[in-house]
Amino acid sequence: MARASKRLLDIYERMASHYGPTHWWPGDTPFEIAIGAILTQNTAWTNVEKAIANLKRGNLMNPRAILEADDALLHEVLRPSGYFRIKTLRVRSFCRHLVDRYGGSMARMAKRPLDELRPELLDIPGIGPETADDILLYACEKPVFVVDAYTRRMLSRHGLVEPKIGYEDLRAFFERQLPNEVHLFKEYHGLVVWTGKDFCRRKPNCAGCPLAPILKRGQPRPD
DNA sequence: GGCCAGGACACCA
DNA sequence: TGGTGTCATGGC
Repeated sequence: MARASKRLLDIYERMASHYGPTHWWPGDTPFEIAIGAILTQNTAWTNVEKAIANLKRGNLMNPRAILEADDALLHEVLRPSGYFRIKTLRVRSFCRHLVDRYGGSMARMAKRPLDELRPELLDIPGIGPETADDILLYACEKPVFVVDAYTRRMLSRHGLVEPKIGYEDLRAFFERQLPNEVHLFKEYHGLVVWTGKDFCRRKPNCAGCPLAPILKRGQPRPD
């Protein structure tokens, strides 16, 4: 087995034995997962939860209801998640596509092959690489590895990749080195998020981090 | 009271 | 192609 592949699986095992199953992503339905993926762009999940609760309370957690709601209502509902004007546009553009192309059905969308669906999602305004891959992996069960800020930080700290590696290169790195399994990709990303939140955010050291024992000697902790 | 969060996009050199 | 500004709320 290649060295990088072994290292990635070692990192996974350490996080998994520390936390157990994460059952990531939080969300009751594929549609809710997709909306959460858009709302969490550059935003703390605690703020996203409030907006999602607002959507449910207002019976707006379905694509047609969102398309029919007026801007003022969506602004109020999405306000807690920040960037509420731009997120109103982005949530709508996703719903517009879902309704026009798949009759509003996430299940129907998920039947499309990955190599056709990914470029299609990336073509929707407001859906970038990470958001598209969140939707593909967690809402559509496609074997895509999700890269985020925590992933880049973690791997560059461990000396596995350059800190400025691009999104697609880092995604390809994971997908090349790991077995192509949806369950593994889901859990790996969930564990990265949990580890990142617990140990990599606003903390001067990594005390208690399940990955601390394998940090390269002399590797700077904060970036 | 300041800093920052699981990004995406427009604009500019 | 790479760097920078913008979008906004809420927790720490």
